[in-house]
Amino acid sequence: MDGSYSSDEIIPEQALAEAYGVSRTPIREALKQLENEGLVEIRARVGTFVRYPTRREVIELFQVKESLEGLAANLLAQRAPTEEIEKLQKNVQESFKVVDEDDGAAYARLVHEFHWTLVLGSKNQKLIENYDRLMNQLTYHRLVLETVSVPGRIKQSIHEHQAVVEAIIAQDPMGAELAMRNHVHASSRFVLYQPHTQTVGE
Amino acid sequence: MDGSYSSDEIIPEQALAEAYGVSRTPIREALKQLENEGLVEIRARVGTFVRYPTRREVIELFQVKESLEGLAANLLAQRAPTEEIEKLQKNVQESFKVVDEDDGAAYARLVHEFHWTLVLGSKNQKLIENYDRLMNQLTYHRLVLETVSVPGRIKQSIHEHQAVVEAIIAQDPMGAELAMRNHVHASSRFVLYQPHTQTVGE
DNA sequence: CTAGAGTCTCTTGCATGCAAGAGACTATTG
DNA sequence: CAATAGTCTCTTGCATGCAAGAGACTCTAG
Repeated sequence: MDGSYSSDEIIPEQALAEAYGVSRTPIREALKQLENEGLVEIRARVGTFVRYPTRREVIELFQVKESLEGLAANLLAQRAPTEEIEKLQKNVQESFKVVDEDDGAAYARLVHEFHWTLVLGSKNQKLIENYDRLMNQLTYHRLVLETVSVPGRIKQSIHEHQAVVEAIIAQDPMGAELAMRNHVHASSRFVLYQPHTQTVGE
Repeated sequence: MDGSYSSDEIIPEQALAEAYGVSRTPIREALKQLENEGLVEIRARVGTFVRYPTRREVIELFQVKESLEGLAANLLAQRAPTEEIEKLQKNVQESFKVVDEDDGAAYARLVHEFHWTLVLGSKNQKLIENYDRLMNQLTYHRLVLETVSVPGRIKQSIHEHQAVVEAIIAQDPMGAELAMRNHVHASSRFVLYQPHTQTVGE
């Protein structure tokens, strides 16, 4: 995930085993798990490779993301008022501030916090697990950093966040869900509009 | 999944290895994967056990199921007309027939076919993978068989299926999604209303 | 120079052996 | 009879060795 390996070079079990001071067995178990999550591809008797999602997969993942985050917003609105919601409010205020200061890194961090606060606030562990796996597959942090550069998108994005928070505070589950889905959908359009090097087309 | 092991007896790696004619290593990899999917629990140096979802987890899983199947219905409606939709239509007609004939087993099979046809028809591989994992965790077939015995539920359920199909045919994604979510929500209430031995309370 | 066959190396897949720890069982003591 | 300490067995965790296969490389022939 930190980019140590590119998709055309193999990840040798032996090297990882030596690096972590263990044998190949636990390394193999870990890689098998990563394969199961779709992050690496193990080709039998050839090697293990980093696997980047295709453009098609990114589209699919965003569709599922939209659905899951919509559910999370819905559930959180049902639980209103809670402390997570206060955190979201502060997050939106802070976001407006750092954008005025043109602090891209701080904004990326706040976006990350917003989405995770919302999902964790759903208090649905199964939803959280599914979301976590999904985000790992999206290698999301990379995409976010690419998107923040689109002019005008950031301010719009924060307003969308704000709309979500307002619906949650109003204890309007369906409104919150639709606002969140609208937001994810909009952000996915910007991510997919950008041509990037990592997510190669099918 | 076939009930060979109950939750209080260990699943010995050695026995499985001998049964399948392989060594413990590939058995361990498989069990590790099942643990990752939440189907078994591996307690270090104690043993591996079948893991049934708690009532709380069943509730959470149904919430996610509702969301994912809603998305599937939405996506399928966007693709209308397709052959999957014809299959759903025939499924509903067939369902009415077997219920009149009081054929519970055939109905359970048709329910299974309906939901999977819908999800597969979404043509979203990531959604399909998430749904598959989810259904494995629910050990769904067992729950379905328990629910068909609730009087009056079956006929109602088929009418809900019909409403979903009609919205899909009308190329109304949001209507299809809401109809599907309504159906899953209703069925979850019946499943959760029933006290069962497997899903122990938390 | 090019094409092809053969070999050789490096990879993962699996078998096996040993160690460590959890839990049950037993024996002993009050 | 009950409680406790000790041992013993059975489990998984991990290290290691070997085999099989994929792919690269080289050498030979045209």
